[in-house]
Amino acid sequence: MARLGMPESVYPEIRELHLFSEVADDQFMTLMRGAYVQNFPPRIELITEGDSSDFLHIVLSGSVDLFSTWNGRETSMATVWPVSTFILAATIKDAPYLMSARTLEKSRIALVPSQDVRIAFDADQCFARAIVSELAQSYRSVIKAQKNLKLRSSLERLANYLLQQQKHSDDVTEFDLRFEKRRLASVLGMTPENLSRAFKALRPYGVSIEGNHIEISDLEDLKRFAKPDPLIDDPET
Amino acid sequence: MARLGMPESVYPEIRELHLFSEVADDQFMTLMRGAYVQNFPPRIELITEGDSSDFLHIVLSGSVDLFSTWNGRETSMATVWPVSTFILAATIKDAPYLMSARTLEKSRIALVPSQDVRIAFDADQCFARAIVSELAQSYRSVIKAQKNLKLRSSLERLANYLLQQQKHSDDVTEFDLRFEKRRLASVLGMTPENLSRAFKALRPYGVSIEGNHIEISDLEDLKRFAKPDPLIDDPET
DNA sequence: CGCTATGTTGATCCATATCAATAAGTGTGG
DNA sequence: CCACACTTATTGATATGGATCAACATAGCG
Repeated sequence: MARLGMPESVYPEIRELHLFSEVADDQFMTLMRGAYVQNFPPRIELITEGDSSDFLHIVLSGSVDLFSTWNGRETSMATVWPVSTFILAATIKDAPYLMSARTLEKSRIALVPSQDVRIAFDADQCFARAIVSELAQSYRSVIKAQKNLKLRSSLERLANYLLQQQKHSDDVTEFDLRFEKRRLASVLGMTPENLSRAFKALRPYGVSIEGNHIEISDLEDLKRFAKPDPLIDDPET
Repeated sequence: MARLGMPESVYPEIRELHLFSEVADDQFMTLMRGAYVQNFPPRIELITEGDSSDFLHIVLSGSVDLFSTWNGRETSMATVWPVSTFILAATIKDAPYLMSARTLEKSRIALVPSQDVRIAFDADQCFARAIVSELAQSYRSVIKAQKNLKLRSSLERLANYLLQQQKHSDDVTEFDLRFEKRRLASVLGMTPENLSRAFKALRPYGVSIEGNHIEISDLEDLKRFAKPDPLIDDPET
């Protein structure tokens, strides 16, 4: 968990994020100079819900699980892949985190002091615009997630999840699950046991699974069952 | 459904919204001149999910139900009370609405062309800052709603809803439900039948209901069951 | 006053959670 | 490199939260 200043080598990848791509050079440098990079082993809790938001986090490599707890229960809310930021809203509002975060694997995380972000936001119109765009995007993502939860059964959620993953893969018919089933179950709002059975229940629609390798023999058949909807499933819209 | 230009009499109430309070005078006047006000009867569908976002909506009086549908099912996502805006994220991103909206009662709605909002956003830093704050707030609200859905049973959601409502009322022990049970059920993610039974199930914790009038005899007892959490239930945090 | 939508209650069904046992990985230290 | 421990995945049995269906009561409204 070595703590380093921000090496210049990571500037370009951060610069490529929509959030920073249009920021004025001097603002960007100021932000980067105040920031630093840390390497974390797997399963390290980076932040805890309720804590005050001291840093905007940027995942440079690895992956991060955002989760929440209540009354002894826990649920996965989202997964953050490189290169993207998380807990922007808390940073902006200077409010406590609503979610906890832990590394899923060995990960490199950039930490930008929240105060610097708020200062840059006031100073740079382009940055402000980028933040608005990012927040609006995030908001819409959560609304879609909520529609998914309230309007669909767990089997329907799984079917649509598989269709969505398939879209991102090169191959039309097969791909690998991006994370362990235990977490997938939590993300989809079900128990691991129920997920296991849900995979079997999708067999009549041409879904077969072995380990974390998925094969979809008849995409149209699965679609007829899943009824994917861009207003729930498409990340872009 | 009379269609009028924006009467100057409503400027002050709109001006008081966080979203507009800091906007420069000339920007504000430009926004208002392009806007207009409509009076709607109850149960009129104002916007439909999937449509393009031509106007930012502001509820001046009455109330509006935001809901979504999929595969013949429908669910209430949120309720908008005066004076506040809705579908800001779609307006900003110039993306299709993710939710539909209908009036619950006779309502006055101000409509500000989305393009004007986007122009004002670019021209006025204060407005941009206000939009960011509003979006961050909205984002956090939906995250809380999602935690509520994924971490709690329907009975627990109802109990916490009642505690939240009680906070807003003057009286410690009794208050009226703010909308019909049918919708409350949908908001809480359950059926009307289940809600009916849930109210009864809360009787052992001192909750009694008659019509839409609620009495809570022992707040502490109910709290012990509901386990309210500021990171789920408080609108402010 | 009667119509229509809402709310309640009961009976039943279904989806999903829980509990338990086993199997299969996965990583660790000897 | 293997044995052990520990976590994850699967499967079966069962329990339960919540939905559905149906009947009836009730309340608002034209």
